[in-house]
Amino acid sequence: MAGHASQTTSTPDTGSISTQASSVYDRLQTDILTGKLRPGHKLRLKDLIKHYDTGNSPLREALNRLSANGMVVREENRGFRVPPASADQLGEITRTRCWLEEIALRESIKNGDSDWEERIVLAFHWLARTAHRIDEASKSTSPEWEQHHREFHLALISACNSSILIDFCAELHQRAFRYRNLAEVVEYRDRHELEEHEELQWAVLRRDADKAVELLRKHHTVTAELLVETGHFD
Amino acid sequence: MAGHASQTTSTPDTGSISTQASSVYDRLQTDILTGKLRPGHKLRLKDLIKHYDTGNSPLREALNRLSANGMVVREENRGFRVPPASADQLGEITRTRCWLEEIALRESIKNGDSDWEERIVLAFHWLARTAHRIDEASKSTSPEWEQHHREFHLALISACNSSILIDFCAELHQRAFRYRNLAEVVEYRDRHELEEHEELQWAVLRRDADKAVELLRKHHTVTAELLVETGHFD
DNA sequence: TGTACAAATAATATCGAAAAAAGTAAGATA
DNA sequence: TATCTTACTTTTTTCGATATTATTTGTACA
Repeated sequence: MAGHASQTTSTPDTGSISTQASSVYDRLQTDILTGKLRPGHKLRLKDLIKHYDTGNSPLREALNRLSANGMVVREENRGFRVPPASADQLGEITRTRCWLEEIALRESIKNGDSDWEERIVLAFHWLARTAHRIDEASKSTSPEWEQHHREFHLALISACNSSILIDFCAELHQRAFRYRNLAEVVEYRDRHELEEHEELQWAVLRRDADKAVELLRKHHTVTAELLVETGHFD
Repeated sequence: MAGHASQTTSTPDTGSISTQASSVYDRLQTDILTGKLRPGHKLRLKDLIKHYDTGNSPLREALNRLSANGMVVREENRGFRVPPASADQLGEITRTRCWLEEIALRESIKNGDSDWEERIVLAFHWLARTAHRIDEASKSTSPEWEQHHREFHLALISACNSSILIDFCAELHQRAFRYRNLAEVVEYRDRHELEEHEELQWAVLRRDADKAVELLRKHHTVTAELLVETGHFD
């Protein structure tokens, strides 16, 4: 009698999707990161309300959260839009990412205990498993692969002793992820991503910080260059 | 009815008084950073609406923005509260700050042009000017001094070629600022902050990266240690 | 033809109240 | 006395509507 809202919570025991605002937040974020919502696109409240089937307030709260993270751009009295994209911006993201992850990785290699090593081994295991199941072409667009990829990179730096730094790196990873999707690169040429990650894993477990950092930098910069060459943003 | 000059804005050309949400955002942020709102304090919407004399929606938007930055803690269906504070957390902030500002400073010293140098000289000038006008005791609590202090530190790293990294540093500066206020340290003992900044300025302009980084690290860690010794958070 | 101004239109920001959820306290049962 | 249930209160979240602000369109005038 009380529950006329059926679509939201099918599993009511543990608050899976508790508030509407968070639900819209997640969906909006996904659509922006995957490139479904194109850079520069004007986010009209009316349209979004219809498309995400929600109310004014939750939508607005979601947009405000996203704007604080730079995931959408907010202009006072002028609404919201999807942030623009450019090769320059990708360059800045990549550069910053290399700096921050170098620190986080070196610190992790210095401080990491056996739990940390286990996390890395496991994360790589899942990455490899997923990569083998999925054909090369759709690898980059598979949400499953992307999640394992993300978790592998986070595992590497998870012993750096600064959750703040980890958060920053995660944010940069997200932004880079968006560019990967925007570029819509179909063929990954003769690049063997899994092997790159494997090499990286070994260097880290060997505690060879210099080698690991070198591999990580190359991993990021090569990806960025490939995207700039092949794809066109904005 | 068409008269655009109404009650709110006396200068209607550029939206000076932007939106109510932004106004509340600023005031809330100030009250949290200055310690007027204590760590762990429950932020009840009703009370805030009365205290800040605003409506439901703008307040809620402000809180959502703040929560995305970690400036307030959000728990689903359970409202908002001021983030807790601890010596550990301050340690993490300080550690991370040293890492990030080292990079940003080294890059700035490497790339900085004459404009960058000018920005530093000017920023220090204002810092010194303000410091001399204000008595030592109230220095740390003066909003004016704090602004110049902030701008000086940002000027140092402003040529690092990554606005993202600058934003991260600014966020860390804010968080550290909160701890300075929470500790309520009255006497700054025999510490001469202005001289520390001056030394730092010279090292940077001399392009002595190693020395500059050393001074910066010391600046941050000494401050943090002083706060942990003297003040008690939570 | 171009510019300034004013009304019309569209979009955003805000308000007040209803709905949903969480928290609290009293009463029943063992 | 301890624990569980149930009704009640507080608080958060959401909706529908209104007020405010920006943008576009149309019209008079130079």
